[in-house]
Amino acid sequence: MLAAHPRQTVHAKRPPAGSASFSLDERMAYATVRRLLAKEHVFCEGDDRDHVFRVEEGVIAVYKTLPDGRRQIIDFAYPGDLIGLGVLGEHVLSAQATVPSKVRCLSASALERIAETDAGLALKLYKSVCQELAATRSLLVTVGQRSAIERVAAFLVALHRRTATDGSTAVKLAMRRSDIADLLGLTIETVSRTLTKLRAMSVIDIGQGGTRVDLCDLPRLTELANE
Amino acid sequence: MLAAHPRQTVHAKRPPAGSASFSLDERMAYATVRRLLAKEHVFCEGDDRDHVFRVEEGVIAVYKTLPDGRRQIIDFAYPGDLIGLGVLGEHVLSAQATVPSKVRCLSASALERIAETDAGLALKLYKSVCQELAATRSLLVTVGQRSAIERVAAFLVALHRRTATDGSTAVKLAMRRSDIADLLGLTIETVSRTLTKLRAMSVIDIGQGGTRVDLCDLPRLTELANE
DNA sequence: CGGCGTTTTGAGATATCTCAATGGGAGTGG
DNA sequence: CCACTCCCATTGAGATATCTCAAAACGCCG
Repeated sequence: MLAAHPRQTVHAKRPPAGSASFSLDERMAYATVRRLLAKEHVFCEGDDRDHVFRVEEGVIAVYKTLPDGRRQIIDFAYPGDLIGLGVLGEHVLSAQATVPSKVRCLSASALERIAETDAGLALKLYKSVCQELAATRSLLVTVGQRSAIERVAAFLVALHRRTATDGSTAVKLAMRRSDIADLLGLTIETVSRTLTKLRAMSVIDIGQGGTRVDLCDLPRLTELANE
Repeated sequence: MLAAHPRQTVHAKRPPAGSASFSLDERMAYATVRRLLAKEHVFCEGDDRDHVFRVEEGVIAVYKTLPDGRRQIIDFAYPGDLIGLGVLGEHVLSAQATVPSKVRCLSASALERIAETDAGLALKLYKSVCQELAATRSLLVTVGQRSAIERVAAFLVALHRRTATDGSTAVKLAMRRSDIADLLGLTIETVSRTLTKLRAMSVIDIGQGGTRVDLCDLPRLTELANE
């Protein structure tokens, strides 16, 4: 399960010496950026956890695989999201770009070292993990309790909340059906059938080769999601 | 969904003035203890989040309900676990004792105030939330990808890891079948059937009116759980 | 234009759910 | 001390949502 990591990195300006007093955001400006092709891994289960990443462009699927190959996507990380936080030792999850993406690499050890003395940064990391926890819980409820149509509706609504630009009702599905299936605990076929069912109900409209979805009837879709 | 909270509290020694410099553990010693009957709530969705609780005795089920009553248990909290962390504003989850229990009540605002200046405490809270995140992810994988028998096996193995005293292979199910069902995204009947199936396979043995399970063949059970 | 990866659609198989009845244990009151 | 009740767990039989396997359609890139 260990993938090669061709590191097409781009080095930005080096941070000045004594940078330990810089804030997280300030440090970001000096971090290394890494470009990823679709399906390329940011890290794999078992890798040493030496970096934390911030998504700059694209979408990163964070997932866990069972020994027999089944896979559960834990989260899709969008620009601005941090991944690789909240783990000690080696990675227990893998992270893979679903479309060409860019991530900013931050040294985990440096981050930790600073957090030990900088309560502000520690609190920032804390809140970031809390947000992640809330999102994971929400997904757990979806996967554990909802029907296929409710799961897909909930996914679309959540995606809209996270990525909607101003008042647009459209969302871009920047991942394959198999990724959505592995997030929702369904099969590809069920996801596909459910999307066409929603279209038949005139709740959504599908365009651009299935990658763009217009949530025509967002209120009804939200209702279908059961909250 | 707002339950009455008969607060049968026991006040311990008051903390000395200027307690802001005390550690989390030291503060615990001065906190209020609350006794709970089986099914009594620690807090409900929508309640103000003014306390964080540490379980002292018993088991607390942390859960979320959908509008139509379906319920997903997020976690069973055992003695030593903190609940109510990582939330801002009001509670989005409910917490209920599955058996008679005791919790220690800690002021959330005091904790936050201290964490702002005390990096050590902030880091402690951070690690606690990280642990919770890891547990929730693991449950998500179970619920999203595993079959009924795998889910029940995984639940028993996890319970054993968490509560096993020395080399004992027995675990106590300190909750009803409906609680296990709502944790695993199954029905009561499926949980029951699966347990009897595991017994028929001689992987477990059930005693004491179904509340005590002996994991006779722990290796095989672990294998059945798929990791 | 051909080939490849992906999505959609179909039809049959099945794991789990639903509904319903039975059984067991703990507590209560006669 | 027994009978009664209540709650929970178990078991059964039939219903169904989702999965599996298979084929066809689509879109993209060389």
